[in-house]
This record gives sequence, C-alpha cells and structure tokens, in this order.
Amino acid sequence: MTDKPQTSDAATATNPGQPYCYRYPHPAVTTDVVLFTIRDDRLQLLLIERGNEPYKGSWALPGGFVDIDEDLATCAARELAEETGVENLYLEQLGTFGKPGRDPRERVISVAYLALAPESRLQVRAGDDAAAAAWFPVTALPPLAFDHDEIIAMAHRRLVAKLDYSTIAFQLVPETFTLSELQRVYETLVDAEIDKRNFRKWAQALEVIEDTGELRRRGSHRPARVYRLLDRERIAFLK
Amino acid sequence: MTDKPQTSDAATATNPGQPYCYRYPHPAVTTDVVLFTIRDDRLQLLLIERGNEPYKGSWALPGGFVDIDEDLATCAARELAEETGVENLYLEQLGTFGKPGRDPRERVISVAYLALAPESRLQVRAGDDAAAAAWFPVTALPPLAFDHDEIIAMAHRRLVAKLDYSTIAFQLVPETFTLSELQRVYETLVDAEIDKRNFRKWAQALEVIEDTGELRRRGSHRPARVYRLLDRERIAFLK
DNA sequence: TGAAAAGGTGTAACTCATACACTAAGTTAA
DNA sequence: TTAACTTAGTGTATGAGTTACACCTTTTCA
Repeated sequence: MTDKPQTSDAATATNPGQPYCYRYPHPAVTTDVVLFTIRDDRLQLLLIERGNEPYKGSWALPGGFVDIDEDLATCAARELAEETGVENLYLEQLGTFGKPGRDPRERVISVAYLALAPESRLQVRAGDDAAAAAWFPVTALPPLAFDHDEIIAMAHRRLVAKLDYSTIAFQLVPETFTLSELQRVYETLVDAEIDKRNFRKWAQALEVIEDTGELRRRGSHRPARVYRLLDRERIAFLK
Repeated sequence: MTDKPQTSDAATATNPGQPYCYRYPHPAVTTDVVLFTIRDDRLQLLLIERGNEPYKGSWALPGGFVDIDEDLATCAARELAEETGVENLYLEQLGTFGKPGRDPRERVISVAYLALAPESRLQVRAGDDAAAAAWFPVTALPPLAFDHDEIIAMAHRRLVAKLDYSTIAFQLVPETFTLSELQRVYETLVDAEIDKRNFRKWAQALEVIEDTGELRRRGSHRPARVYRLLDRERIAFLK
C-alpha cells in the first residue's frame, strides 16, 4: 500500500547543507541503459569509463540520477542523448536492480533500460563530464562497475529471447537496408548462419517492411533491392 | 552512470525532526504486488481498502515502502506475507512505475511484482493496520488508488502472455490436482473452452507433473487420477 | 439396475518450420 | 570482349507440432 509517508514526510528545507530531509531514509534512484548496436558485424554496447571512486577505472553503463520531477523513461532517454547525441532510440524497461550494497556509497536503486539503435544513427561524443565512452562487443567486456554485468546479462538474454516472438531486431537496421543486411543482423544476434531462402520468406511475410523500388549497387555483383521499415518505433509481435 | 551522490550525500542525522537528509531530493520507493489466484472459477486479485487520504475509500494493491537495507523482492514478499500470512509464493518482477505525480504527497517510485498462488495456500487475514483486504475478479474491479489500474492491467497482460511460452499457470494449482482441475485453470485464464484430449496430451508431454498413483473421488462419477508438480517454485519455458 | 456425471483415450488433417541448389545481374581483370 | 567472381534472388518437398473430433469407462445415486 503506497501509504506510509505521512503528510510531513515530503522534502522540507530545514537544513541548509543537506536541504532535502525525510522522516524515513530514502534510496537514491538512477536509470542505467544498455544500448546495443551492431558494429563490424558484432553486437556491441556502450560503456562509460569511470573517473571517480568507487570503481574508478572500471566501465559502467550510461545512466544517472532521476530528477525529482522526471519520468523514468525520460531520464533514461536524456542520459542516453547526453552520451550519444541521439534521440528517439528504441527504449524498453528491462528491470529494476536494488540489492542493498550494490553501490557502496548509499542505497541506490537502478531502473535499467534496454535500448537499440543502428550504428548509422549514433554519433557518440565524449560525455559532457569528459568521461570516455566506448563500444565493446558483448563477448569481450572490460571489468564492470557495480552489478552492471548482471544488468547486461539480463539485457542480452531479453534481446535474444525477443527475437523469437517479435521484430525487435529490426531496430538495429538503418533507415533503408537490403534483405542481406537484415539477415546479417539476425545472424550476428543468434551467432549462427541462417538459410537465405527461409529468412527472406519469413521477413517478407511479416508485413513490417516494404520494397522502396530502389536498387543498391555495392561491390562487384548484382544490385540488391532496398527495403524500409513500414513503422519504425514499433515492434511487431509474432504469432 | 551511477555516480552523482558525492561522498557526503549519504544520509546524515543533522536534523532531529527529519533526520534523513540529502543534498539532492530522493524519491520514496515502494513495492506493490498484484497477487492473482483463482477463486470460484474466476481470476481474482487481492486489494486493500485505503483508510487514509489520498484515495481514502479506494482500493489499492498490497505493498509498502522498501526498507533502506531491504532487497526489493524481499520487500514485496514481506508485504505479501503480512497481508496473506503466506510465504514462498511465486513472485516475479513486473515493472517499475514512476510517473511524477502518481502519488500526490511526494515522488514515489513503485516496483511492481506479479504473484501467483492457489487459493488453498492463502489465508488472508485483516492487515496488521486493520485495513480491509478482499478479493476482486479482474473483470469487476472497484475504484483504484494511484495508477494501480495500470499496474494491474500490465500484470494481467503479462500473465496471459506467459501462458503461451511457460508453465506459469501451474502456480495457480494446489499441491495435488486432477487434470480436469488444471484444465479449468487454463480455461479460466484464457476465458475459452479447451479440448480435453489435446489439453491432456499437452500437459502430460511437458514433464512437469507426475501421477501420484492416487485417485480422487468427488461427486457421483468416475474418480480422477491425482497429479502433483515435479518442482513447485519453478516454471518451465516451452519451445 | 439404469441414469447421470465427469474421467479417460487415438487418429487424421492442417499449418508452420526446415532443408536444400541453382540462375541472375552486376564488377573486374585478363 | 569475355570469362571468372561475387552477391542477389527464387520454390518445393519433408517432418514436426497443433488442431479437430466421438466414444467408452467408472463411479454415485435414485
């Protein structure tokens, strides 16, 4: 029952040094984002190098504290925009991590998000706080701060699980693409080869992409038809 | 990046009236639980009547504030045990609801859980705070406090979606049961009749139940074989 | 002892996923 | 100019799994 803070429990400015006071201790709340993209035919994710203790020198997920009047998804999107310069990424709530002691400084509860974007939409700039941001393949992660390894593991499991019953992977493809490019995305995600005819039959039956009528000439071979998503932002659920 | 509270941001007891003070405002964090069971062949959930403003007289999900050293799932289980007297219910994190303004008193972020139990395991007692607790069919809910209608809607969607790819519904069945009873659980959840032979073929092929060898005589008809779950606590994923 | 009520069982049709090999259209280099 | 190379693009047959469907069994009760 969302009940306990009696009326006077809200913030009051009675202590100048630490002006936000409560009758009961409150945890800090952050959002952290696992942003996946495909670069160099590998699934990679964005990490930020920590410049301060704790975990100085380790890498961490982009994220930060939720402003007191800010929605959770807005916070995740904002932190991500600050790091990547990009808005309107696919963003889905992943889960909330709140084990006591996961942050050694104070109780911190983190609402984790899963984000996906094609590499073409990302222009990662050094974070405003001059922290280093870099991409790492999920198969070769550096030492991670906090419980971010668990968060990443859950994000990866979720992404792979959703391949079976949604078109979530189409979020990893640029504005226009060929069926071979789309197939390579899937092959990267499942880490296996997929039969070309079966894949194309399946992808075209979904009614989520359309032929633009254009052809793309790349390399010394027959040009490929170019497709686009009918409705970016949306993922279809199968079956 | 889980970073901002510099060292002195942790709680300090400098203000006797409201002793928990922070440099930045912190939200309150609660857990709320959507506990489903099947009673009278209908899917029902547990609600608590609010005795105080805001939403006095409305009904709300069981839940409460997360203790500062308490894990989230532990908090949900504790609140539930206080209301229902039962432990070891199936409990799964559903999502986190944090829209500013969802609680008119202060910023409250609620981590919602989905819980399932067979009616036989539940002995709902009036809450310790003397609040009324009652079961309502999901199809006939009373006026709800906060955004609890949204939380319930998400829980119901999640439960129904999971029927397709897991044995989550087996959590709604008592220690021992007949195949007809299990079928009625499914029919209640999907609100449709299911073919008896197909259902039994399917249920027995899952390898999650076993024949106890006993027979149950109820009513004036042939007795039914009695089954039990091989591993309560566990839900199997299909496909 | 027969009528009522739920328990219990098998097979055929259909749908969907999988396996599999060749031709088409462009580029490049001899 | 043409032959070799490279990726694009296409259909069919098989097997697995899901769905539809009807009758006999075993008990209780009147």
